[in-house]
Amino acid sequence: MDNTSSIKIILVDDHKLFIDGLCGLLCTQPDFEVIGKASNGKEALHLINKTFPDVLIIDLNMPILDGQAASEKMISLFPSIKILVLSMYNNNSLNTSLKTLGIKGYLPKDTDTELLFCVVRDIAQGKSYFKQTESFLTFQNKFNADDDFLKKHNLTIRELEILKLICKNFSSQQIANTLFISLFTVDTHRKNMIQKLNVDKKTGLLNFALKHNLA
Amino acid sequence: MDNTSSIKIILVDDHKLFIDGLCGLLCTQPDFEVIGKASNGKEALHLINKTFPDVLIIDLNMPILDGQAASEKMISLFPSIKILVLSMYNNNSLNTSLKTLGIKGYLPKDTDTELLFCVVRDIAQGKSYFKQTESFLTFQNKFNADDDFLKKHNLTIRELEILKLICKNFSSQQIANTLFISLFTVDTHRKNMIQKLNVDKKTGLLNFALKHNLA
DNA sequence: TAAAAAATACCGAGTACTCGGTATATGAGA
DNA sequence: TCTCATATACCGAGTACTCGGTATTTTTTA
Repeated sequence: MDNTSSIKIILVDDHKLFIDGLCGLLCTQPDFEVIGKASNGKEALHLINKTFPDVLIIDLNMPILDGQAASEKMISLFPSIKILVLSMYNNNSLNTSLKTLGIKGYLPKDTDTELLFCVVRDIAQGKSYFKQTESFLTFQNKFNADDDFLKKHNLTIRELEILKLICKNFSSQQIANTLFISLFTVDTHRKNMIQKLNVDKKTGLLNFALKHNLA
Repeated sequence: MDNTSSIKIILVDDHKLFIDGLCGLLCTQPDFEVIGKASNGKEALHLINKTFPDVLIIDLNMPILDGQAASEKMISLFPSIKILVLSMYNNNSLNTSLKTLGIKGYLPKDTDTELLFCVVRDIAQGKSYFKQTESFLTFQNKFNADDDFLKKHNLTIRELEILKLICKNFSSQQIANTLFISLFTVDTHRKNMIQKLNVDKKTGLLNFALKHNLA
Protein backbone atom coordinates (compact mmCIF):
# COMPACT_ATOMS: atom_id res chain seq x y z
CA MET A 1 0.00 0.00 0.00
CA ASP A 2 1.49 3.32 -0.99
CA ASN A 3 1.07 6.51 1.03
CA THR A 4 -1.55 7.97 -1.25
CA SER A 5 -4.22 5.31 -0.88
CA SER A 6 -6.45 4.90 2.09
CA ILE A 7 -6.59 2.09 4.61
CA LYS A 8 -9.37 -0.30 3.73
CA ILE A 9 -11.27 -1.53 6.75
CA ILE A 10 -13.88 -4.23 7.34
CA LEU A 11 -15.98 -4.14 10.51
CA VAL A 12 -17.41 -7.25 12.18
CA ASP A 13 -19.74 -6.99 15.17
CA ASP A 14 -23.24 -8.24 15.89
CA HIS A 15 -24.31 -4.94 17.41
CA LYS A 16 -25.47 -2.96 14.42
CA LEU A 17 -25.60 0.29 16.34
CA PHE A 18 -22.01 -0.20 17.31
CA ILE A 19 -20.62 -0.87 13.86
CA ASP A 20 -22.71 1.86 12.26
CA GLY A 21 -21.40 4.27 14.84
CA LEU A 22 -17.87 3.01 14.51
CA CYS A 23 -18.09 3.33 10.74
CA GLY A 24 -19.08 6.96 11.17
CA LEU A 25 -16.14 7.57 13.50
CA LEU A 26 -13.61 5.91 11.22
CA CYS A 27 -14.88 7.80 8.17
CA THR A 28 -13.99 11.09 9.83
CA GLN A 29 -10.37 10.13 9.03
CA PRO A 30 -9.38 11.00 5.45
CA ASP A 31 -7.03 8.03 5.21
CA PHE A 32 -9.65 5.44 6.27
CA GLU A 33 -12.20 3.68 4.10
CA VAL A 34 -14.77 1.25 5.44
CA ILE A 35 -15.26 -1.25 2.61
CA GLY A 36 -17.56 -3.71 4.32
CA LYS A 37 -19.47 -4.71 7.41
CA ALA A 38 -20.55 -8.09 8.73
CA SER A 39 -22.71 -9.02 11.70
CA ASN A 40 -21.30 -12.48 12.28
CA GLY A 41 -18.21 -14.53 11.67
CA LYS A 42 -19.61 -16.51 8.78
CA GLU A 43 -20.63 -13.38 6.90
CA ALA A 44 -17.17 -11.96 7.52
CA LEU A 45 -15.56 -15.00 5.94
CA HIS A 46 -17.66 -14.58 2.81
CA LEU A 47 -16.90 -10.88 2.68
CA ILE A 48 -13.13 -11.14 2.76
CA ASN A 49 -13.24 -13.62 -0.07
CA LYS A 50 -14.59 -10.77 -2.17
CA THR A 51 -12.95 -7.65 -0.80
CA PHE A 52 -9.74 -8.09 1.14
CA PRO A 53 -9.07 -5.39 3.75
CA ASP A 54 -5.87 -3.79 5.04
CA VAL A 55 -7.33 -4.11 8.56
CA LEU A 56 -10.27 -6.14 9.82
CA ILE A 57 -11.84 -5.01 13.09
CA ILE A 58 -13.78 -7.71 14.91
CA ASP A 59 -15.57 -8.30 18.18
CA LEU A 60 -15.07 -11.68 19.83
CA ASN A 61 -18.55 -12.17 21.16
CA MET A 62 -20.76 -12.94 18.17
CA PRO A 63 -23.26 -15.47 16.92
CA ILE A 64 -22.79 -17.81 13.97
CA LEU A 65 -19.10 -18.39 14.38
CA ASP A 66 -17.69 -16.32 17.17
CA GLY A 67 -14.89 -13.82 16.75
CA GLN A 68 -12.18 -16.17 17.85
CA ALA A 69 -13.22 -19.09 15.65
CA ALA A 70 -13.81 -16.74 12.72
CA SER A 71 -10.41 -15.18 13.22
CA GLU A 72 -8.78 -18.61 13.26
CA LYS A 73 -10.42 -19.53 9.99
CA MET A 74 -9.56 -16.23 8.35
CA ILE A 75 -5.94 -16.47 9.41
CA SER A 76 -5.63 -20.03 8.18
CA LEU A 77 -7.16 -19.08 4.82
CA PHE A 78 -5.37 -15.71 4.50
CA PRO A 79 -2.22 -15.68 6.63
CA SER A 80 -1.47 -12.07 5.62
CA ILE A 81 -4.70 -10.75 7.11
CA LYS A 82 -4.34 -8.06 9.77
CA ILE A 83 -6.97 -8.43 12.48
CA LEU A 84 -7.68 -6.01 15.31
CA VAL A 85 -9.91 -7.34 18.07
CA LEU A 86 -12.24 -5.00 19.95
CA SER A 87 -13.71 -6.62 22.99
CA MET A 88 -15.73 -5.75 26.04
CA TYR A 89 -13.61 -8.24 27.87
CA ASN A 90 -10.49 -7.00 29.44
CA ASN A 91 -7.79 -9.36 30.62
CA ASN A 92 -4.24 -10.35 29.85
CA SER A 93 -4.79 -14.00 29.20
CA LEU A 94 -6.94 -12.93 26.29
CA ASN A 95 -3.96 -11.09 24.82
CA THR A 96 -1.83 -14.19 25.01
CA SER A 97 -4.31 -16.34 23.15
CA LEU A 98 -4.96 -13.65 20.54
CA LYS A 99 -1.24 -13.36 19.78
CA THR A 100 -0.98 -17.12 19.55
CA LEU A 101 -3.70 -17.05 16.93
CA GLY A 102 -1.84 -14.50 14.83
CA ILE A 103 -4.09 -11.56 15.62
CA LYS A 104 -2.33 -8.21 15.23
CA GLY A 105 -4.01 -6.09 17.85
CA TYR A 106 -6.45 -5.85 20.68
CA LEU A 107 -8.33 -2.97 22.28
CA PRO A 108 -11.11 -2.89 24.83
CA LYS A 109 -14.32 -1.14 23.83
CA ASP A 110 -13.79 1.65 26.32
CA THR A 111 -10.79 2.83 24.34
CA ASP A 112 -10.44 6.44 23.21
CA THR A 113 -11.22 7.06 19.53
CA GLU A 114 -7.82 8.67 18.89
CA LEU A 115 -6.05 5.58 20.18
CA LEU A 116 -8.18 3.44 17.93
CA PHE A 117 -7.17 5.53 14.91
CA CYS A 118 -3.48 5.25 15.80
CA VAL A 119 -3.70 1.51 16.32
CA VAL A 120 -5.48 0.98 13.01
CA ARG A 121 -2.68 2.88 11.23
CA ASP A 122 0.03 0.97 13.06
CA ILE A 123 -1.52 -2.38 12.21
CA ALA A 124 -1.96 -1.38 8.58
CA GLN A 125 1.79 -0.67 8.52
CA GLY A 126 2.66 -4.07 9.91
CA LYS A 127 3.00 -3.25 13.59
CA SER A 128 0.97 -4.78 16.39
CA TYR A 129 -0.66 -3.39 19.51
CA PHE A 130 -2.20 -5.18 22.48
CA LYS A 131 -3.65 -2.95 25.13
CA GLN A 132 -2.38 -4.09 28.50
CA THR A 133 -4.91 -4.16 31.27
CA GLU A 134 -3.85 -2.76 34.60
CA SER A 135 -2.16 -5.36 36.68
CA PHE A 136 -4.44 -8.22 37.53
CA LEU A 137 -1.62 -10.41 38.59
CA THR A 138 -3.52 -12.97 40.57
CA PHE A 139 -7.11 -14.02 40.73
CA GLN A 140 -7.35 -12.45 44.13
CA ASN A 141 -5.92 -9.12 43.02
CA LYS A 142 -8.45 -9.12 40.24
CA PHE A 143 -11.23 -9.24 42.75
CA ASN A 144 -9.57 -6.90 45.16
CA ALA A 145 -9.07 -4.40 42.41
CA ASP A 146 -12.54 -4.83 41.05
CA ASP A 147 -14.13 -2.44 43.47
CA ASP A 148 -16.29 -1.25 40.64
CA PHE A 149 -17.80 -4.67 40.29
CA LEU A 150 -18.80 -4.74 43.94
CA LYS A 151 -20.30 -1.32 43.75
CA LYS A 152 -21.91 -1.91 40.41
CA HIS A 153 -23.76 -4.98 41.59
CA ASN A 154 -24.20 -4.08 45.23
CA LEU A 155 -22.26 -7.09 46.49
CA THR A 156 -20.18 -7.27 49.62
CA ILE A 157 -16.56 -8.39 49.87
CA ARG A 158 -17.61 -11.69 51.33
CA GLU A 159 -20.21 -12.31 48.68
CA LEU A 160 -17.64 -11.70 45.98
CA GLU A 161 -15.25 -14.07 47.66
CA ILE A 162 -17.89 -16.76 47.62
CA LEU A 163 -18.83 -15.99 44.04
CA LYS A 164 -15.18 -16.40 43.08
CA LEU A 165 -15.12 -19.87 44.60
CA ILE A 166 -18.37 -20.79 42.88
CA CYS A 167 -16.63 -19.84 39.63
CA LYS A 168 -13.86 -22.26 40.51
CA ASN A 169 -16.45 -24.98 40.78
CA PHE A 170 -16.34 -25.38 44.54
CA SER A 171 -19.37 -26.91 46.19
CA SER A 172 -20.96 -25.07 49.08
CA GLN A 173 -19.34 -27.47 51.50
CA GLN A 174 -15.95 -26.88 49.92
CA ILE A 175 -16.46 -23.12 50.16
CA ALA A 176 -17.42 -23.44 53.81
CA ASN A 177 -14.29 -25.47 54.49
CA THR A 178 -12.07 -23.06 52.60
CA LEU A 179 -13.38 -19.96 54.35
CA PHE A 180 -13.83 -21.61 57.76
CA ILE A 181 -17.49 -20.76 57.90
CA SER A 182 -20.66 -22.77 58.16
CA LEU A 183 -22.36 -24.34 55.20
CA PHE A 184 -25.47 -22.41 56.22
CA THR A 185 -23.56 -19.15 55.89
CA VAL A 186 -22.46 -20.00 52.38
CA ASP A 187 -26.04 -20.81 51.46
CA THR A 188 -27.28 -17.52 52.84
CA HIS A 189 -24.66 -15.54 50.93
CA ARG A 190 -25.51 -17.38 47.76
CA LYS A 191 -29.19 -16.76 48.27
CA ASN A 192 -28.53 -13.06 48.83
CA MET A 193 -26.46 -12.79 45.65
CA ILE A 194 -29.11 -14.58 43.65
CA GLN A 195 -31.60 -12.01 44.81
CA LYS A 196 -29.35 -9.00 44.22
CA LEU A 197 -28.23 -10.09 40.77
CA ASN A 198 -31.70 -11.20 39.78
CA VAL A 199 -30.54 -14.60 38.57
CA ASP A 200 -31.83 -18.08 39.10
CA LYS A 201 -29.95 -20.80 40.97
CA LYS A 202 -26.23 -21.30 41.43
CA THR A 203 -25.79 -21.86 37.72
CA GLY A 204 -27.32 -18.45 37.11
CA LEU A 205 -24.73 -16.94 39.39
CA LEU A 206 -21.98 -18.74 37.53
CA ASN A 207 -23.37 -17.57 34.22
CA PHE A 208 -23.49 -14.01 35.41
CA ALA A 209 -20.02 -14.05 36.90
CA LEU A 210 -18.37 -15.52 33.83
CA LYS A 211 -20.16 -13.15 31.53
CA HIS A 212 -18.87 -10.31 33.62
CA ASN A 213 -15.39 -11.64 33.32
CA LEU A 214 -14.90 -12.80 36.88
CA ALA A 215 -13.07 -15.95 36.02
CA MET B 1 -41.64 20.83 23.03
CA ASP B 2 -42.86 22.52 19.87
CA ASN B 3 -42.29 21.14 16.39
CA THR B 4 -39.51 23.55 15.54
CA SER B 5 -36.99 22.64 18.23
CA SER B 6 -34.84 19.61 18.23
CA ILE B 7 -34.93 16.62 20.53
CA LYS B 8 -32.28 16.98 23.20
CA ILE B 9 -30.52 13.72 23.96
CA ILE B 10 -28.09 12.57 26.63
CA LEU B 11 -26.04 9.40 26.09
CA VAL B 12 -24.84 7.16 28.91
CA ASP B 13 -22.54 4.19 28.25
CA ASP B 14 -19.14 3.12 29.49
CA HIS B 15 -17.90 2.15 26.03
CA LYS B 16 -16.51 5.39 24.66
CA LEU B 17 -16.31 4.02 21.15
CA PHE B 18 -19.96 3.18 21.29
CA ILE B 19 -21.28 6.50 22.50
CA ASP B 20 -18.98 8.48 20.22
CA GLY B 21 -20.24 6.41 17.33
CA LEU B 22 -23.83 6.67 18.46
CA CYS B 23 -23.48 10.44 18.82
CA GLY B 24 -22.30 10.60 15.23
CA LEU B 25 -25.27 8.54 14.07
CA LEU B 26 -27.82 10.59 15.97
CA CYS B 27 -26.37 13.87 14.72
CA THR B 28 -27.11 12.86 11.15
CA GLN B 29 -30.76 13.57 12.03
CA PRO B 30 -31.63 17.29 11.80
CA ASP B 31 -34.14 17.08 14.64
CA PHE B 32 -31.70 15.49 17.12
CA GLU B 33 -29.20 17.24 19.35
CA VAL B 34 -26.82 15.39 21.65
CA ILE B 35 -26.42 17.72 24.63
CA GLY B 36 -24.29 15.53 26.84
CA LYS B 37 -22.51 12.24 27.38
CA ALA B 38 -21.68 10.30 30.52
CA SER B 39 -19.61 7.15 31.00
CA ASN B 40 -21.25 6.00 34.20
CA GLY B 41 -24.44 6.33 36.13
CA LYS B 42 -23.12 8.77 38.68
CA GLU B 43 -21.88 11.16 36.02
CA ALA B 44 -25.26 10.88 34.31
CA LEU B 45 -27.02 11.94 37.51
CA HIS B 46 -24.86 15.04 37.78
CA LEU B 47 -25.36 15.85 34.13
CA ILE B 48 -29.16 15.84 34.18
CA ASN B 49 -29.13 18.19 37.13
CA LYS B 50 -27.57 20.71 34.79
CA THR B 51 -29.04 19.96 31.39
CA PHE B 52 -32.31 18.09 31.30
CA PRO B 53 -32.89 16.04 28.15
CA ASP B 54 -36.00 15.17 26.18
CA VAL B 55 -34.64 11.61 25.94
CA LEU B 56 -31.86 9.91 27.85
CA ILE B 57 -30.30 6.86 26.24
CA ILE B 58 -28.55 4.52 28.65
CA ASP B 59 -26.84 1.13 28.71
CA LEU B 60 -27.61 -1.10 31.69
CA ASN B 61 -24.19 -2.60 32.07
CA MET B 62 -21.95 0.13 33.48
CA PRO B 63 -19.61 0.85 36.36
CA ILE B 64 -20.14 3.32 39.18
CA LEU B 65 -23.88 2.91 39.48
CA ASP B 66 -25.19 0.59 36.84
CA GLY B 67 -27.82 1.55 34.32
CA GLN B 68 -30.69 0.13 36.26
CA ALA B 69 -29.78 1.71 39.60
CA ALA B 70 -29.02 5.01 37.88
CA SER B 71 -32.34 4.90 36.07
CA GLU B 72 -34.18 4.29 39.32
CA LYS B 73 -32.52 7.28 40.92
CA MET B 74 -33.15 9.52 37.95
CA ILE B 75 -36.81 8.53 37.78
CA SER B 76 -37.29 9.11 41.48
CA LEU B 77 -35.66 12.54 41.25
CA PHE B 78 -37.20 13.51 37.91
CA PRO B 79 -40.39 11.55 37.30
CA SER B 80 -40.91 13.22 33.93
CA ILE B 81 -37.63 11.90 32.53
CA LYS B 82 -37.90 9.79 29.41
CA ILE B 83 -35.36 6.98 29.41
CA LEU B 84 -34.55 4.59 26.57
CA VAL B 85 -32.45 1.59 27.50
CA LEU B 86 -30.01 0.08 25.00
CA SER B 87 -28.68 -3.26 26.08
CA MET B 88 -26.67 -6.16 24.78
CA TYR B 89 -28.96 -8.43 26.70
CA ASN B 90 -31.92 -9.66 24.88
CA ASN B 91 -34.78 -11.18 26.80
CA ASN B 92 -38.39 -10.49 27.62
CA SER B 93 -38.16 -10.58 31.37
CA LEU B 94 -35.88 -7.55 31.13
CA ASN B 95 -38.71 -5.65 29.45
CA THR B 96 -41.05 -6.33 32.34
CA SER B 97 -38.68 -5.01 34.95
CA LEU B 98 -37.80 -1.92 32.90
CA LYS B 99 -41.47 -1.00 32.54
CA THR B 100 -41.96 -1.48 36.25
CA LEU B 101 -39.20 1.04 36.84
CA GLY B 102 -40.88 3.65 34.64
CA ILE B 103 -38.48 3.37 31.74
CA LYS B 104 -40.03 4.43 28.44
CA GLY B 105 -38.27 2.19 25.99
CA TYR B 106 -35.85 -0.61 25.37
CA LEU B 107 -33.86 -1.71 22.35
CA PRO B 108 -31.12 -4.28 22.00
CA LYS B 109 -27.81 -3.11 20.62
CA ASP B 110 -28.25 -5.07 17.40
CA THR B 111 -31.12 -2.77 16.46
CA ASP B 112 -31.24 -1.01 13.12
CA THR B 113 -30.34 2.69 13.23
CA GLU B 114 -33.60 3.75 11.54
CA LEU B 115 -35.61 1.97 14.21
CA LEU B 116 -33.56 3.74 16.87
CA PHE B 117 -34.37 7.11 15.31
CA CYS B 118 -38.09 6.29 15.20
CA VAL B 119 -38.10 5.09 18.79
CA VAL B 120 -36.28 8.20 20.02
CA ARG B 121 -38.91 10.36 18.32
CA ASP B 122 -41.77 8.31 19.72
CA ILE B 123 -40.42 8.47 23.24
CA ALA B 124 -39.85 12.22 22.96
CA GLN B 125 -43.54 12.50 22.04
CA GLY B 126 -44.62 10.55 25.08
CA LYS B 127 -44.98 7.08 23.58
CA SER B 128 -43.08 3.97 24.67
CA TYR B 129 -41.45 1.11 22.84
CA PHE B 130 -40.06 -2.18 24.10
CA LYS B 131 -38.49 -4.44 21.52
CA GLN B 132 -39.66 -8.05 21.81
CA THR B 133 -37.01 -10.69 21.27
CA GLU B 134 -37.24 -13.07 18.35
CA SER B 135 -37.14 -16.79 19.02
CA PHE B 136 -33.87 -18.55 19.67
CA LEU B 137 -33.05 -19.24 16.05
CA THR B 138 -29.79 -17.37 16.10
CA PHE B 139 -28.73 -19.29 19.19
CA GLN B 140 -29.39 -22.52 17.41
CA ASN B 141 -27.62 -21.38 14.25
CA LYS B 142 -24.65 -20.52 16.35
CA PHE B 143 -24.33 -24.11 17.47
CA ASN B 144 -25.14 -25.59 14.12
CA ALA B 145 -22.30 -23.57 12.71
CA ASP B 146 -19.93 -24.58 15.43
CA ASP B 147 -18.93 -27.87 13.92
CA ASP B 148 -15.40 -27.23 15.02
CA PHE B 149 -16.39 -27.25 18.62
CA LEU B 150 -18.04 -30.65 18.27
CA LYS B 151 -15.03 -32.16 16.62
CA LYS B 152 -12.54 -30.52 18.90
CA HIS B 153 -14.19 -31.86 22.02
CA ASN B 154 -15.65 -35.11 20.72
CA LEU B 155 -19.24 -34.17 21.50
CA THR B 156 -22.32 -35.25 19.62
CA ILE B 157 -25.00 -32.99 18.21
CA ARG B 158 -27.39 -33.97 20.95
CA GLU B 159 -24.83 -33.37 23.67
CA LEU B 160 -24.14 -29.91 22.35
CA GLU B 161 -27.82 -29.17 22.27
CA ILE B 162 -28.09 -30.11 25.91
CA LEU B 163 -24.99 -28.16 26.81
CA LYS B 164 -26.52 -25.13 25.15
CA LEU B 165 -29.57 -25.41 27.34
CA ILE B 166 -27.46 -25.88 30.43
CA CYS B 167 -25.80 -22.59 29.51
CA LYS B 168 -29.22 -20.99 29.44
CA ASN B 169 -29.72 -22.14 32.99
CA PHE B 170 -32.28 -24.82 32.25
CA SER B 171 -32.68 -27.56 34.80
CA SER B 172 -32.49 -31.16 33.63
CA GLN B 173 -36.25 -31.41 33.84
CA GLN B 174 -36.66 -28.28 31.74
CA ILE B 175 -34.24 -29.65 29.16
CA ALA B 176 -36.15 -32.90 29.04
CA ASN B 177 -39.40 -31.01 28.50
CA THR B 178 -37.89 -28.80 25.84
CA LEU B 179 -36.38 -31.65 23.83
CA PHE B 180 -39.22 -34.09 24.49
CA ILE B 181 -36.94 -36.70 26.01
CA SER B 182 -36.72 -38.36 29.38
CA LEU B 183 -35.01 -36.79 32.36
CA PHE B 184 -32.89 -39.92 32.51
CA THR B 185 -31.66 -39.28 28.99
CA VAL B 186 -30.62 -35.76 29.87
CA ASP B 187 -28.73 -37.05 32.88
CA THR B 188 -26.92 -39.64 30.79
CA HIS B 189 -25.89 -37.07 28.19
CA ARG B 190 -24.67 -34.76 30.91
CA LYS B 191 -22.71 -37.53 32.53
CA ASN B 192 -21.13 -38.42 29.20
CA MET B 193 -20.10 -34.81 28.56
CA ILE B 194 -18.62 -34.50 32.03
CA GLN B 195 -16.48 -37.50 31.27
CA LYS B 196 -15.44 -36.39 27.79
CA LEU B 197 -14.59 -32.84 28.82
CA ASN B 198 -12.93 -33.94 32.02
CA VAL B 199 -14.85 -31.52 34.19
CA ASP B 200 -16.62 -31.91 37.48
CA LYS B 201 -20.39 -31.56 37.92
CA LYS B 202 -22.86 -29.49 35.93
CA THR B 203 -21.19 -26.31 37.03
CA GLY B 204 -17.95 -27.59 35.54
CA LEU B 205 -19.74 -28.04 32.24
CA LEU B 206 -21.13 -24.53 32.43
CA ASN B 207 -17.72 -23.15 33.22
CA PHE B 208 -16.18 -24.93 30.30
CA ALA B 209 -18.90 -23.91 27.88
CA LEU B 210 -18.79 -20.26 28.81
CA LYS B 211 -15.03 -20.14 28.68
CA HIS B 212 -15.22 -21.55 25.20
CA ASN B 213 -17.67 -18.89 24.30
CA LEU B 214 -20.73 -21.05 23.87
CA ALA B 215 -23.13 -18.56 25.28
C1' DT C 1 -24.54 -56.20 5.80
C1' DA C 2 -22.53 -55.92 10.11
C1' DA C 3 -20.33 -53.27 13.47
C1' DA C 4 -19.97 -49.17 15.86
C1' DA C 5 -21.72 -45.00 17.56
C1' DA C 6 -25.38 -42.34 19.18
C1' DA C 7 -29.60 -41.71 21.42
C1' DT C 8 -32.58 -43.21 24.40
C1' DA C 9 -34.14 -44.94 28.99
C1' DC C 10 -33.75 -46.76 33.55
C1' DC C 11 -32.35 -47.29 38.73
C1' DG C 12 -31.32 -46.56 43.80
C1' DA C 13 -28.77 -44.49 47.13
C1' DG C 14 -26.65 -40.61 48.42
C1' DT C 15 -25.29 -35.67 48.17
C1' DA C 16 -26.24 -30.96 47.01
C1' DC C 17 -29.09 -27.17 46.40
C1' DT C 18 -33.30 -24.26 46.92
C1' DC C 19 -36.75 -21.77 49.18
C1' DG C 20 -39.07 -19.40 52.57
C1' DG C 21 -37.78 -17.36 56.09
C1' DT C 22 -35.73 -16.21 61.30
C1' DA C 23 -32.09 -14.70 64.37
C1' DT C 24 -27.76 -12.64 66.69
C1' DA C 25 -23.34 -10.23 66.77
C1' DT C 26 -20.19 -6.95 64.94
C1' DG C 27 -18.58 -3.06 62.55
C1' DA C 28 -19.35 1.05 59.85
C1' DG C 29 -21.56 5.26 59.09
C1' DA C 30 -24.51 9.16 60.09
C1' DT D 1 -24.86 6.97 70.28
C1' DC D 2 -27.99 4.93 67.34
C1' DT D 3 -29.07 2.96 62.99
C1' DC D 4 -27.94 0.30 59.27
C1' DA D 5 -25.28 -3.01 56.80
C1' DT D 6 -22.72 -7.06 56.91
C1' DA D 7 -21.52 -11.55 58.40
C1' DT D 8 -22.76 -15.24 60.56
C1' DA D 9 -25.83 -19.23 61.67
C1' DC D 10 -29.94 -21.96 61.61
C1' DC D 11 -34.14 -24.85 59.82
C1' DG D 12 -37.26 -28.21 57.37
C1' DA D 13 -39.33 -29.65 53.40
C1' DG D 14 -38.78 -30.27 48.88
C1' DT D 15 -36.29 -30.46 44.41
C1' DA D 16 -32.23 -31.34 41.76
C1' DC D 17 -28.10 -33.56 40.82
C1' DT D 18 -24.52 -37.23 41.07
C1' DC D 19 -22.61 -41.66 40.77
C1' DG D 20 -22.11 -46.23 39.72
C1' DG D 21 -23.65 -48.60 36.30
C1' DT D 22 -27.10 -51.49 32.80
C1' DA D 23 -29.90 -51.97 28.67
C1' DT D 24 -32.37 -51.42 24.08
C1' DT D 25 -33.22 -49.12 19.77
C1' DT D 26 -31.90 -46.35 16.02
C1' DT D 27 -28.69 -44.33 13.06
C1' DT D 28 -24.32 -44.03 11.00
C1' DT D 29 -20.21 -45.86 9.23
C1' DA D 30 -17.02 -49.13 7.39
